[in-house]
Amino acid sequence: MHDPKYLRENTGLIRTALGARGRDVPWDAVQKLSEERRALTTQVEQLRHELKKGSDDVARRRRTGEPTDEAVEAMKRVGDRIKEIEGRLRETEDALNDLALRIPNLPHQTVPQGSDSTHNVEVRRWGAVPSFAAPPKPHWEIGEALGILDFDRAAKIAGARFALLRGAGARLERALIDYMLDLHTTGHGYQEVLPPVIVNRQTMTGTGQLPKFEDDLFRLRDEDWFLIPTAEVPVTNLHRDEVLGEDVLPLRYTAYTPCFRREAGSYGKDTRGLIRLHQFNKVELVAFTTPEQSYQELERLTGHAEVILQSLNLPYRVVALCTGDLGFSAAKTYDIEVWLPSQGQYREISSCSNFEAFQARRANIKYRPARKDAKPDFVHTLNGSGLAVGRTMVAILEHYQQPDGSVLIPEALRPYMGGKERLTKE
RNA sequence: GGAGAGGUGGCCGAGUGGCCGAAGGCAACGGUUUGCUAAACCGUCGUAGGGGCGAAAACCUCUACCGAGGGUUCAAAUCCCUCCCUCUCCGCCA
Repeated sequence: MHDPKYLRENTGLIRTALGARGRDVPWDAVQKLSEERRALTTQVEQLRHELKKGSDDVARRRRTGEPTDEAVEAMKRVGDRIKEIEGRLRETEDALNDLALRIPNLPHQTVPQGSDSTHNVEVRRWGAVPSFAAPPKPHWEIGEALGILDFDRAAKIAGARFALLRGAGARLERALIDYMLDLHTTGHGYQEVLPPVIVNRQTMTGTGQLPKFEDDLFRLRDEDWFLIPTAEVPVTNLHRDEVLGEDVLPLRYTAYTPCFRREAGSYGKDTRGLIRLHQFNKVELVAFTTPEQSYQELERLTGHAEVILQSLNLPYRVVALCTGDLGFSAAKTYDIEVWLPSQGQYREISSCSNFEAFQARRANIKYRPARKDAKPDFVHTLNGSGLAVGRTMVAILEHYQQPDGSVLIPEALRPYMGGKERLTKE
């Protein structure tokens, strides 16, 4: 959400800066409602002032024994008038609020211009793309042959886009979660949290999933509750309606959660395998910083996600999303893409974003600057996957596949696999 | 699920219709005192919106906010209703 005052006074500027990303926004209505709101607010406040004074006068008359009937009658009329204008004000505010919550964040100056993902800019590459003697198999073939992946039974239990892990596959998933959490807590200074994966509407609104993207979420039937699409949602909202001391910033959390996505509109994409599921596991990194620190923090946080891939020896590249590919709430995003041998291309395995004050304003998360005369200000929030666990499993299966059908376990994970060095048929 | 208690400023806590944005205390900040620390004393000490008023800050002023939303009343932290949350007891379940 944008600063309401800035939005009112600079509607045109925001509109221009958003370009194509703001084409759904009814800008004229935003402008009109903004101004209407201010006008009605002024009116109501003046009338309330009148009412206050009048009521004090009634009290004074009662004490001195003067007649009050006339003053009471007059204040009755003022009260009626206030109610009427308040009604209009509320309608205006509701309408404006609903629109304002659907305006995307402004891109940072360093975000490359572009209309879609083809204009994203590769920032760096790490690791060598491997070559295989025979064409590398896709992970689902490897996993099913080993007996560690079972999509048929997952479909029976739940439906399409679900997976069942078995034996060493289940263990590997758990090992990855443990490994990532350990690295981020012990190595990178994040505090681990294990949040609820069901959240309320206000929480979903705080991070920007609602009101615009309700169709992408699973919603519970009898309550106004939603399944989280990412740990970003509960973890960022940890500090909703709080004022943090500057001394606790930057605040860094890591969380493992399952994530749930309806994947509406992605029919036909990645229908096989673990790439795109309704339920998947992710280890998330979340940070709260001062406005001055947030871009430095974005680089750090992205680096923390990269370390996981490096330590697993999986080649990847980092891509800066262009203005047209940027998510709704983000001011700047780096995607980390891992090389998938069977597809012969880099695929997203992490997305690291700085939201600046966009989420903080929605969720009312502030900090009190150390400077004594400074007023509380909104923090900047950031988050990134560190990493998507299922997709890491995909990369491992494909990269470490052997001609005999077995899969080597990356050395870093072996302590988490009871010393096991290789996945073999179960 | 049943019965009861409660939600007030950063924290504790008073306040059952007007003089209450809210006593008092703690914490914090500035100062006096002090060899230093502590204590004592004085002062400051919420957030948001509108206006004065501009590029902005500061300042002044008005309005709102005592869990949320409605209602009663000339006037609501205070009375009524609904909802949310916390706590205690009972039941049930993991």
